Amino acid sequence: MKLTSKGRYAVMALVDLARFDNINPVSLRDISLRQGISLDYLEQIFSKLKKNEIVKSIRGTQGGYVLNKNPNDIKLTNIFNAVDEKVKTVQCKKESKRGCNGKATKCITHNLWDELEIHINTFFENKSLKDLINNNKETRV
Amino acid sequence: MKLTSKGRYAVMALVDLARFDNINPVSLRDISLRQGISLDYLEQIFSKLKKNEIVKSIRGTQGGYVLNKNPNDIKLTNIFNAVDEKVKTVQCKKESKRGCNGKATKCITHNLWDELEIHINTFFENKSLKDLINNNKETRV
DNA sequence: TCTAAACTTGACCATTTTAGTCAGGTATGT
DNA sequence: ACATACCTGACTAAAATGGTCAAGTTTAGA
Repeated sequence: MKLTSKGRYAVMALVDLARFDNINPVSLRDISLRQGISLDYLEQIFSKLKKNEIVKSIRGTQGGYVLNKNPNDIKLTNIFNAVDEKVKTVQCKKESKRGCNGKATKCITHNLWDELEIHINTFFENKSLKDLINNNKETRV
Repeated sequence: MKLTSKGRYAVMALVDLARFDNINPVSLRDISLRQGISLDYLEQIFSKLKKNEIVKSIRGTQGGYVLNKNPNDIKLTNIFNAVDEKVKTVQCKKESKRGCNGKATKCITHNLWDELEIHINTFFENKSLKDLINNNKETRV
């Protein structure tokens, strides 16, 4: 299971983007400065977000990125999937030598990981970018 | 956030242990054979489980490990904590240069990770070793 | 038209984590 | 005494992480 800085950065950047989106495209440079994330790293992340149609890019001067969907339709699942943060806990099935199938006992914990995965994914599927923006406005005072 | 094989192995081994526990101590060798986990690696894991008073050890011939608590009182949280699988997602606060405090925006996603952490921990706190054993018996046919 | 801002791509890399192995022990039941 | 099983710590190969670096292409605006 992976849930690391890359996913966190992606979310931070997208929330930032959503804030300033309405008027002009937002440049990665601005996001980099505001969020304290390396520009080069942001480029890698946004390249993936673009491939997954979460953002659109506008090239040239005054260019930048724009959300490609309504913030309400961008779920955390989409974001994490885009940047390869897989919420996959079960390492059974894949190889017949290890885990589930290799031994007679038949992976005791298989059901557990399935359940956990569903649990976490549900959380992510129910949280959209819009929720985060609202949440943040409330607590900013 | 970490949730890897070590934690999975720990759970597998403990469920295995709980099954045969009633009669004699269970040797790591047996668990190793049944679950297909390296003996040396199991020893590392059980060393931690012992420090955290989840299992007891009995040395010498016919020795092995025994659960130190009722399976109902061993929660997954306890197991994961014991083997250093920390379900910690927030990397803010720690350094003033990065994340939360470094930038003016004040880490936009802070609340999210807090919430997620609670969500996952709740899942783990409500699942005991006993649940797993029962669950497994049911599905074994 | 020239240029600078901004996206685009891909290679590279240091560090850390993971998932172990190896080599010695020490304790104890038979 | 000796085999079994726990105990301890050092070591390590491979992968993941969190980036950096270099060399572009595109396009708005002066």
